[in-house]
Amino acid sequence: MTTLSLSEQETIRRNSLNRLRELGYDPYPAAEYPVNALAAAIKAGYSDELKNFGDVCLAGRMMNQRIMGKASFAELQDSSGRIQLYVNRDELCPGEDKTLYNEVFKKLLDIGDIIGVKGYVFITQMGEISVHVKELTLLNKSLRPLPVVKEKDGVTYDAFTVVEQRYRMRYVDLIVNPQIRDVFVKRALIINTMREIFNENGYLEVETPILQPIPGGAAARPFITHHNALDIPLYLRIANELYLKKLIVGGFDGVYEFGKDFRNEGMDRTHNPEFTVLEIYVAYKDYLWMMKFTEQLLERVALALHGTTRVTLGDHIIDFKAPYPRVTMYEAIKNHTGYDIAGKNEEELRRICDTLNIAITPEMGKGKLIDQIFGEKCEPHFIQPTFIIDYPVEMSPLTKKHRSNPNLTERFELMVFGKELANAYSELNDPLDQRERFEEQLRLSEKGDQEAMYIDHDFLRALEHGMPPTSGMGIGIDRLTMFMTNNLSIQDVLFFPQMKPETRKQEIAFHPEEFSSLGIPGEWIDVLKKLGYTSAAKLREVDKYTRLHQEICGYNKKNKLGLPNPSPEEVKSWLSGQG
RNA sequence: GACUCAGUAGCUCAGCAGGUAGAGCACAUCCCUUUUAAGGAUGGGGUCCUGGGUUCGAAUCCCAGCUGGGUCACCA
Repeated sequence: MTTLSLSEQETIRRNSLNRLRELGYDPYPAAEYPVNALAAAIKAGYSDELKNFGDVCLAGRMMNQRIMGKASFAELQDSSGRIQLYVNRDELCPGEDKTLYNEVFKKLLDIGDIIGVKGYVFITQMGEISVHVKELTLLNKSLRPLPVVKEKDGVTYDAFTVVEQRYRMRYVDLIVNPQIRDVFVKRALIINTMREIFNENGYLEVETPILQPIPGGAAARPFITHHNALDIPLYLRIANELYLKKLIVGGFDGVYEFGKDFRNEGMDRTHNPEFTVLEIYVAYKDYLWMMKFTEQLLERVALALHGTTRVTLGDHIIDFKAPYPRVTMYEAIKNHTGYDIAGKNEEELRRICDTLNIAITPEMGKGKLIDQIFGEKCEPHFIQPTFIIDYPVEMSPLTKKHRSNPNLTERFELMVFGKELANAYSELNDPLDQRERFEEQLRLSEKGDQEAMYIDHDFLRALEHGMPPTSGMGIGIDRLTMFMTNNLSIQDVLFFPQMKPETRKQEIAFHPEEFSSLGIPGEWIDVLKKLGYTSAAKLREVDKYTRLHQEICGYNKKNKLGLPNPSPEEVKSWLSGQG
């Protein structure tokens, strides 16, 4: 195996690995390691009077090493945080053989190695709670150097910051940037809190298909795949809605699902092709009930995370304290544009859009036009949680018509920080009305709207069996996590955001014997390799031997190799293979 | 998709009227023998993103591409 493609530090670590094996230390031991303490618990609970933690065993990654002769300090980082280790040569190695300290600990261990230690807790002269190490075990040798991030008095030095690297190598990001871990701990807490509330109410957590023959429940462009055995196209779901409503038809009073949806659309700082959504459907409720439920849900999530309903987000403080103001869509548009769009037809709406300088396209129907006005002129204004209610029927093909106005639907979206956070309605359960709405979608599709919904005949059949009056609601979990953790980019709340595939430089096989058989001396083979002549075939592509001669002599000089230069004739003979 | 900024050592970055690639940390060797981001000394380490072009000479200037960030557009 050639190690030429490795960096110096990687080579050194591999050499250390081999040396450890020679000395009889298994760099990758199989046995369980009996951890009985965490760094954070020790730091929080140690008392110098009690001398507790007298026999601890902990494991983690060594993040720093300060060797001072026969006594050294190191930092151990486990899942809870960091703690200092004190390692003394004669205590680690009570007998004559000091190899474990002198060679293994001081030389063969590196930053990033995973070790286990046993010992007792004490406080150093500098006043730092530390573990006095009596036993040290290597649990995993790390072969790549870790970015070394240092921190003092809240100032971070040499941070690992390159965003691309952080997303592509999230494992490294998590090791060296501990605050990143918090975001994901909070993300889990958000989901757990919501689940707790749903379960308290007796709603059932369910799972519905991700692979769907018809991608329904939303207006979006799907990913398409193919099932070989059935020989049919299948779509990755864009929403859970229709399947969950079929379960309400089936007799459940409340069902919810945390699931991934997939949309084949643009990617930016607020959109990832796959994202997590919570959808919940509750029978015998309406959208008014759902508004109350939603505001209580969010209030409780904020309290669980922050102990307060007030959450910092960018330059704002968002207060999730219920209740939230309710503004109808028409009011919102009237307030922010001056136009009352109630009762306006498509042509009139187009003129309003033109006046307001809103970009529109011919295939946009009435619903899309109104959505466009709202999105452009109103949405950004709703920073504090606000329910926008009563959407035009054209925008909401799965929503029940408003009880007091047939042109509107019983729908709300919750706006926070100028963005949609939740979307809910009194679900349409009139199967004949639903059929007409689907047919209207079909007309939009024929007009060129690529996001118009497909007709789902099984869903219609289910509705024909009868669905109780139901309210449903969806929340984007990624977006909620962004809002609750003060991150403005979705990539910061996903462990592995979608990225373009990394192009790997391919490792080139190198066969020195190809060159020696041409009569090329060993010292020049290395030079040729460095210059990019990685095979005899590449060497044959050289048209002028004089050029190659100059190249290798130049390399010799530049790198001060001190080799006696070959004559041009010798180089010529290499190329002709006559050497 | 458009515009814009960036890509140099393991990490963070400097270098750019075109003239031998630099610093700090990390790494190695030695000294020190209880340190607090950093004890001291010495040293090794680079396809300056890739490919073309201009030039005697390109990390630097020009063109194209790749990757990423930002803004905008598109998008429940």
